[in-house]
Amino acid sequence: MGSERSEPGSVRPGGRTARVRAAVLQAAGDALAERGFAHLDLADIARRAEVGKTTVYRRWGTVTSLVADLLVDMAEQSLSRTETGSLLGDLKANARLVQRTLADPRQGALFKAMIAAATCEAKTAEALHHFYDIRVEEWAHCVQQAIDRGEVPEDTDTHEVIRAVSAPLYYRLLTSGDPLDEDAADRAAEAAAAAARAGAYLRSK
Amino acid sequence: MGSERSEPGSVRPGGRTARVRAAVLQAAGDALAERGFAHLDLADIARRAEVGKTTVYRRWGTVTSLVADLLVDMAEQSLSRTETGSLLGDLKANARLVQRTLADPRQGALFKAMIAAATCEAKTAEALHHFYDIRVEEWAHCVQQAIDRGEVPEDTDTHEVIRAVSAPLYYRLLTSGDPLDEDAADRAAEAAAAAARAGAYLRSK
DNA sequence: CCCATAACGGGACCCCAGTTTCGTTAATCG
DNA sequence: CGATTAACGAAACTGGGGTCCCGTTATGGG
Repeated sequence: MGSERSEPGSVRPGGRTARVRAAVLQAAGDALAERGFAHLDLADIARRAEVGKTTVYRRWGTVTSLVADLLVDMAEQSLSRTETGSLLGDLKANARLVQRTLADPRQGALFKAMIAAATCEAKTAEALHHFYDIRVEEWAHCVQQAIDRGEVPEDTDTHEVIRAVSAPLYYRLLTSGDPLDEDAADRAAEAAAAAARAGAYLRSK
Repeated sequence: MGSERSEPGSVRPGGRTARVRAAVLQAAGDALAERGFAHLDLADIARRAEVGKTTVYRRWGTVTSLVADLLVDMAEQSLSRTETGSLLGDLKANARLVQRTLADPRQGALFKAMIAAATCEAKTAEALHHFYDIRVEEWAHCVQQAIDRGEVPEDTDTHEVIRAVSAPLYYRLLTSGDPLDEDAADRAAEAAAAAARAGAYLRSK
């Protein structure tokens, strides 16, 4: 009495428990990608993962919190970052990476579904924000290098430049039916670079 | 036999039927805004609209197709467009309009929910795309005027410039917890204007 | 003004997502 | 290696979201 009930998997996270988590997250990603966020039930995920339905309900409970866990998992696996020596080159590399990810049928659907899930619950939204914070943070360095090289003004908000590259690609993914091609990626990078050089992303208003 | 079953409301769209549609769409907007897209059932909407549950299921059937209809309804009501005489001024006006809409608790939640719904079904996605096509088309004129004034290069893709203004605002709404303030709107407008002047949105690749 | 019928609405029904129960398996510690 | 118990999983159960049936209302045409 009075003792806090800890989350399942926190006391014995090894062996079987870890295997179950991996299988369920894998199945959740598959289901999310091919069926979409709306018509998705945990029973189906349990079936795919060859795991007891009870287990899924006990450990995650709702679709949104399962997606939140999936996001935590994805945030942990970092992607490599290329360096080309110029701001435009680096931003293009970033834009191409984002574009390829979103254009891929499975990954694209997965990201759409995760964004949808994040609009439905605060916890999931937080996980999504954290995911993007990490990605943005990683790439912000290349903007800092551009500042050091004198390519862009001194107190440019480095994070904001990186976000400016992704924004049009996500906007197109969500609000238009047009395909996400390499031209779109290059245009996003060029626009962000041009705006950054012109001082549109200065920290001081 | 062989006769097509027509959608309810298409043969007798007047009087009661129109009243029911209006009440249901109103209720759907309210429910979407305050409860979110995920935990939303048509029975609850019927209750709010003081309409028979059967009616809602017969005419719309699923949450996503109800959202699609809501989008058609919203696309019909056009918003006024200001003209300031300069590209930056017009883009700022547009950015502020989008920012105020998304920052408003009810409207913001509604837009999030509609985007989420659009990721779940093709029909709804189409309705959403159409909605934005109309909005973008309306504001594209002010970019054309900027071209005529010689502010931006000749074959600038006018629609793309307008989308570039909205993109960062939507991106922030969905992927970050930061508030959508006027600074964000101004920055979006300035970035788009700077990139447009620099020729980042030329039609010819 | 009146008729044919499109569309609405109440209520019974049913299926399955989500819960509860309890027995089984295997992770961790000594 | 053996005891303890966290975590899993099969099966029975339940409640509410979604469907069906059929009577009622009121629209639009003649």
